[in-house]
Amino acid sequence: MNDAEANMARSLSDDTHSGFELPELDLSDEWMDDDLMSAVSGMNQSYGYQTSDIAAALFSGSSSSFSYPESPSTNTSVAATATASAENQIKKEKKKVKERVAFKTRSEVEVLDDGFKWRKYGKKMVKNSPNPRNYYKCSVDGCPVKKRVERDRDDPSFVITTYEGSHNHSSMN
DNA sequence: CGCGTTTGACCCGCGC
DNA sequence: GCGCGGGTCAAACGCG
Repeated sequence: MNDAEANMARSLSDDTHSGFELPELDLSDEWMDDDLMSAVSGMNQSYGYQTSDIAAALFSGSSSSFSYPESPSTNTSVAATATASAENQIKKEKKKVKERVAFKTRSEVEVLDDGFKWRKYGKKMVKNSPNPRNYYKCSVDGCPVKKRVERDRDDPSFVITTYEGSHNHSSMN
């Protein structure tokens, strides 16, 4: 754990936190894709993104799958990393499929504050990557939202944040 | 004193 | 039936 990162994350969150308001959650229980892998890499080169933008894009444009502008280094096979079995199954029905949104962000900090409180509940080492995978969960009561943060294998500067589920509370309240 | 973080163990599903 | 991979829980600790 680096103080620099924590400090940075803190200031970032604090900054973003001020005057930050989440749009109404328009997430539908039905998800268009099963193993949908939306990725926002617009800040790939801009680097001047705002955390709120990510959250906004996530919560309001969740239905709209963000397409990859380009995959310079890696294809970001996040979903594939989950399990080979899942791939084998290849769910075709959009039933109890959880919303899975993957964000590939260029950031030094893994835990980008999107306006919610996250509690880390686990860490796992990925074979495919020398970097550990962190598991976060929303601290809000009754919030089934989980977050998975992992660093890119090829570009450690990139962070892959995978959100799962939708918040039941409008905000942290 | 409350809570978020940490780390190892445990559990589940599936592949062999 | 056992092993592997991934995911989750839980007790302890440190910090605010």
